[in-house]
Amino acid sequence: MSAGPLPRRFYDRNVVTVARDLLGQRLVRVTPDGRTVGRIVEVEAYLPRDDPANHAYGGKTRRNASMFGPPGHAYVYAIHSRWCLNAVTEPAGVASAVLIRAVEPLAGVELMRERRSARAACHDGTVPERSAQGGCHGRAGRESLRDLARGPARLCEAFAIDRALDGWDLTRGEALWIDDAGDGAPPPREIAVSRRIGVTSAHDLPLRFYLADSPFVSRP
DNA sequence: CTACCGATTGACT
DNA sequence: GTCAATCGGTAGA
Repeated sequence: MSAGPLPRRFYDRNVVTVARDLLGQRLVRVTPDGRTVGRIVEVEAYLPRDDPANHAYGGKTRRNASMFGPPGHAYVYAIHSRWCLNAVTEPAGVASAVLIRAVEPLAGVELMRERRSARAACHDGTVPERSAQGGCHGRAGRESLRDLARGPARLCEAFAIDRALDGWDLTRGEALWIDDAGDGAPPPREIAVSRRIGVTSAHDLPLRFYLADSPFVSRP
């Protein structure tokens, strides 16, 4: 059951609080191709101050501008030719965000599979046979349910999220938003905490949160 | 314009 | 655990 898009006031709170509360909520994406839904099982918090791993640490730039805007908007950035989705938190001007790292596919699974396998077509339209050694990791067979959205960039591929959605208002309930799962939020004892993955600074901070017994997290 | 870096992923030891 | 592919963002000449 869904109680509708999470409201602005949900995001307008401490980033760590929002991160924990996002676990169990439903990420929804609607395009002309159809609708995909996933249960959020893994997130990371990026603090507005004293956090060198935060893209906004060095100040506002063109890339991180969304993080300096009002809460409840998307911050989508590129890394290694892939996209990652954040939800902006705390009041406008306070640059903090929650990285959505993994979701459990709930609806639109075949659409997710199509989008994931489409990477075989490569960015320039090269046919899969020719791109096999060209750096485009084509996926020929059916990808397992567990792998479809396990990881921030995999998730964005399965949900057709890219730069066009940077700055998108997640509270409107159109195209891309996060539904309040109502009773879907797990009790705190099911939430595990760890260091953030992949960051090269501030790697000791316990800012990664995930559902301890979910097989859909990027790693335990 | 060039040079460098990385909140990733997939393959491999 | 290690390693590199690959390209947008960023800083600097």
